[in-house]
Amino acid sequence: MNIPNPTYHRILDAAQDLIQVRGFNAFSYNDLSRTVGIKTASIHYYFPRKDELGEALTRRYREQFNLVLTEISEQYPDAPSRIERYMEQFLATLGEDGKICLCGMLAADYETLPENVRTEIRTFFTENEAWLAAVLEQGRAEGVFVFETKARDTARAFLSTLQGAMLTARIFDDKDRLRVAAASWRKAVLGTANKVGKENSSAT
Amino acid sequence: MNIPNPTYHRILDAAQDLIQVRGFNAFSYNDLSRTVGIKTASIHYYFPRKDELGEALTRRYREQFNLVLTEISEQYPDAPSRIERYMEQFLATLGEDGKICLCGMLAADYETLPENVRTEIRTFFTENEAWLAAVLEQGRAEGVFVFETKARDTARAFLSTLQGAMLTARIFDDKDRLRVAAASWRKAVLGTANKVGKENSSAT
DNA sequence: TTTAACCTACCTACTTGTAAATAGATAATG
DNA sequence: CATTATCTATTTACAAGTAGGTAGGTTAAA
Repeated sequence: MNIPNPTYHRILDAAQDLIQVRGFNAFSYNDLSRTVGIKTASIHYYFPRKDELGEALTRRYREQFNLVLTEISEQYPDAPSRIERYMEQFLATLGEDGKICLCGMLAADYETLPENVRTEIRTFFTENEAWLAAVLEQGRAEGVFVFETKARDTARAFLSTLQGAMLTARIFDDKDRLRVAAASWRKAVLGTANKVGKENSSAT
Repeated sequence: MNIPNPTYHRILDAAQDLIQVRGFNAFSYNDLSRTVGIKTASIHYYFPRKDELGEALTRRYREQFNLVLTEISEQYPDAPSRIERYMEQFLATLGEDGKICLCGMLAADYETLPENVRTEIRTFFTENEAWLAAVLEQGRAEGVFVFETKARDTARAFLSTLQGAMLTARIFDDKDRLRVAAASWRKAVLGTANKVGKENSSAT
């Protein structure tokens, strides 16, 4: 199997969709079989065991997410825009029906997952927190953000807010809950210097 | 079956433990059977279908949580202490090995759940948000909290932060992540008027 | 003619759920 | 008081479906 094999990625795509909606323990090779259009045995050909699928998927997600982070850093020089775009990335996920962040979902399933998948999930959070902390620190240096705690801790709190808000936004079928949580956070945690900009509230 | 039947509640207790750790789709009547010490058929005697178990459990959790909220309101008159105690309630849950908030977990499983359970979960969040909003508003009126957004939105954002922080605190096996996320809010959202007190940071 | 990609057929274990039987306690009746 | 009936909690036995996974075969292209 050469790695850019289309089927390989179609399986991962299908698995990602299912997990982001239903979680790791509520989808089966049978589900994949139907959406991808090949038999379950063929899926085992690519991913012999379910946890190998989980590992490959989480790694791909993490790597793709890092690409997005790099892209944001390249396209948006100022810290507030970077935070704004970061939030919108999650908002876009929420836009796809009933989906939340893959790693947010897997964080909930964490105790049932094999160690190789767990490691990937932790890495996802660590990397995201590091990127966010850097942006927050940048904003503080530029005088545009004001917060007292360590940038690392503020970054963690912000990511937690987004992950939690995705959950509640979904159960209330109200994307504004994510937007508003992020806005609430900016106004408060990122303090006085509120130059975040045009307040795109296409509210409910 | 008279309702305060001990077995009835032992089943709910076991189910709650399992769900808070593993989620709704990763536990079975067989698991319950082993921990409660009766056969699966006997569990069906109390809860004919799994979603009836889910509904009864979520309702009980919600009602017990409301009792705690009332108790906090009775024992702590000032808003900052109430917020503090509220946070500590989640911290206590996290203290029980690998557990997160039942309704936080079920929010992740939401798309796979029957409507009767979904309704209970939404009610849990609505009730908690209302209680928090009232406390925040109280604090603002007393001049001890400072925040710009609507109390309702701030309450939602805060609860999202706690739920999200429980997830990350668990995967990193670091309860301080929850403490610190909450502290981040206090310092900022609860703004300038930072009289919350002794800063219990038994940090990592 | 080897090999990548896929299939059929199958296995074992586990899932939720039902039906019928049973043991023990409680109550009713002669 | 002895017996009969009733009720509650539980069991055994089983059904029907699904889970993850394996063995071995087919096909088409390099």
